[in-house]
Amino acid sequence: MPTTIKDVAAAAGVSVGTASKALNGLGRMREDTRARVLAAARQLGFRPNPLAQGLLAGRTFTVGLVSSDSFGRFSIPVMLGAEDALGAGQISVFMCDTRDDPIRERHYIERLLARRVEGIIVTGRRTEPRAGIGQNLPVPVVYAMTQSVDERDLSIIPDDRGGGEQAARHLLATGREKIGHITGPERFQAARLRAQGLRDVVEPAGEVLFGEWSEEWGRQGADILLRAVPDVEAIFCGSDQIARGVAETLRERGRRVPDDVALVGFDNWEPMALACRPPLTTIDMSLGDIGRMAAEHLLNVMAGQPAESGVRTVPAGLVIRESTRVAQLP
Amino acid sequence: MPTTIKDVAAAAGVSVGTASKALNGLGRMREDTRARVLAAARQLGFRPNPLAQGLLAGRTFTVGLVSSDSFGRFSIPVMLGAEDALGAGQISVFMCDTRDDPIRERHYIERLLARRVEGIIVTGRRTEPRAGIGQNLPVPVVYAMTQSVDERDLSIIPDDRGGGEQAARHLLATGREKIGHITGPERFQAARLRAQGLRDVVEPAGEVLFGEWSEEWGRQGADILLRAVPDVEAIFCGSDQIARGVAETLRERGRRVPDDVALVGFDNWEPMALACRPPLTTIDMSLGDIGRMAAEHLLNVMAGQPAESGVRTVPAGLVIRESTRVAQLP
DNA sequence: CGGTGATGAGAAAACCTTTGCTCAAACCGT
DNA sequence: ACGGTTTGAGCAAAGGTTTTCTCATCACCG
Repeated sequence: MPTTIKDVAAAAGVSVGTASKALNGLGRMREDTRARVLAAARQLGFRPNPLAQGLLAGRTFTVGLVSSDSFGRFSIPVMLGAEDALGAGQISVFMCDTRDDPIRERHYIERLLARRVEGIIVTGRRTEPRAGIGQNLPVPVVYAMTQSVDERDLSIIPDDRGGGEQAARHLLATGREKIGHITGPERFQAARLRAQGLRDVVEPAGEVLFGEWSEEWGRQGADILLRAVPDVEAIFCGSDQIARGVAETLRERGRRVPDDVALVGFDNWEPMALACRPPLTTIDMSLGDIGRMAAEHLLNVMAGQPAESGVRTVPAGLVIRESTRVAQLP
Repeated sequence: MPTTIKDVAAAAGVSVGTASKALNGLGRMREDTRARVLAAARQLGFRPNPLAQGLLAGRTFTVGLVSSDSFGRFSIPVMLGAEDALGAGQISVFMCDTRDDPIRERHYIERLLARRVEGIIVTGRRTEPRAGIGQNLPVPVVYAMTQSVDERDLSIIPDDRGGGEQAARHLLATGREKIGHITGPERFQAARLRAQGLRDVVEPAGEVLFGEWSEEWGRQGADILLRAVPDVEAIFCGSDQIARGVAETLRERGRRVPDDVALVGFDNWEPMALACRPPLTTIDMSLGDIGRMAAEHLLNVMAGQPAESGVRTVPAGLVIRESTRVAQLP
């Protein structure tokens, strides 16, 4: 059995109340009494029981993290950012994965509430709006890298539109003006917003090609685009995977990257972006920042500030690699 | 404030003790009394406070999961498997990421112990042996997808050698006998064991090529191997990334996969294996099973069984795709 | 009618920690 | 020397739940 404060008090020859005060630096007592208690605690390896502390304080210093993404490629960095911010505040994180199943989700939420978590972060695979986990929950909730359809909730998502803009600006700045766009399914808000960001800056060359989030589609899409716009100077892709497919087709068709056609991806998924030939310039969604921001909001509400609501976007970053190198002068 | 059992008791007009018994189906009482309590509990949305329950029972129903991998590609599936097994037992999981920093790790272990977790799972990026987190901890510890150098600890890792064997057998069974091997750095136990598994079944064609865990190395390695063994019939790769690089070089050199050269990868990392041209036959390390097994061991020890020690391997699986299709008859 | 047993429900202790209150002793000033 | 103040430390309650023990009531039997 772990040592309790009672053991410490007995070893130091004081009452438990005094021991508690000594350990917490409270109350007034002689220095040697305090020292005696501290020494006893150290020697016995005393650790206060957080259950008892939590019971008394009505707090648990825990939050729940619910992922509908099996903690995949997108929610992991979010989770790490959140854990970062929370861990610094001595808050521990309960992890749940819903496997995208509403029943499981409900179940986990119940479990978290039963455990008296002080807040819940919901993360997802993509930023698509989803049904919220409910209003009137006894704790604050924040959606990170996913978006609640209920606008009373707070959702923190990447700035897809701004990311599209940045990609376009970078391509313009490096001297490319005929810019094609190959991206994921149009039903995804992220795909639409990225395309919109591009359009905000420059009229795309040819149709915007909506398809799948896959390399295979990147290969196909590149062929379609090359046929429609043979003199295309750059291609902005909706994901790094698509970009890789595009890069392959370009190489096979004898177009050099970046000399003939420049390429920008999206996600900064390093195993993809770095293995691409050439390494891929891409947009980084700052997922860690999203997680951190979600956690900070939770901490603020837990500290008594009013809950916010609506949708917040986190600026994306541009990661420059070979695929947009400025063409060599002849 | 959440409703307590006291509220329920008051609403039902009984004492808290009676209410507790009614809710837990214990003690003897009139049916209508029990019904009255249950109704009151339901109506008030009563949830027992797990802190109070845990305090009394001396249990917390939590375990800690410590990753030195930033919860990357390998430790995530392990984690999901573990959560699966634990969640079924009403155990919740505290998540910590050490960023591979021993100081942080120490810190997190302390925190978990202070929270009175009932067990700890340590996961890692690769199965390389690492220093344990310490003996004489007050709770059972199990290493999953990583290996403690201390053989008093229990480590659960994939069967790299068996995976190598399976790859080799599959290639032999599909009619390939000249089998080359391109893999990661020799300093990795995983790389050595996979090569050993291959050798257990068939003498490799040419040198075993140790290099990096990257596509780039796969491309280079393939060129080296083709020069050394021009009539190679199959290549077993130490990772799916390497295999992808190999596939690219083969295509560029005019060797068809699988007709001229068959290809087997390792990891079953789906974004890689599926995007490969052609889709990659590969070895799946059953990471989920590793996590599940680790969790089950923890549950057993928590239930009073003696702790085991040593290294356990979990059988790998063969996932068959296009890259090893049997060559068409002429 | 007195005694016995069964039945139903309450009282209280226990888990561990924190904290406000009380109390005794020592010390100060007049 | 005495009243008042400061200092040091203990007591006890609180937090929510479970569990053991006790007690009261009632029916039944002799």
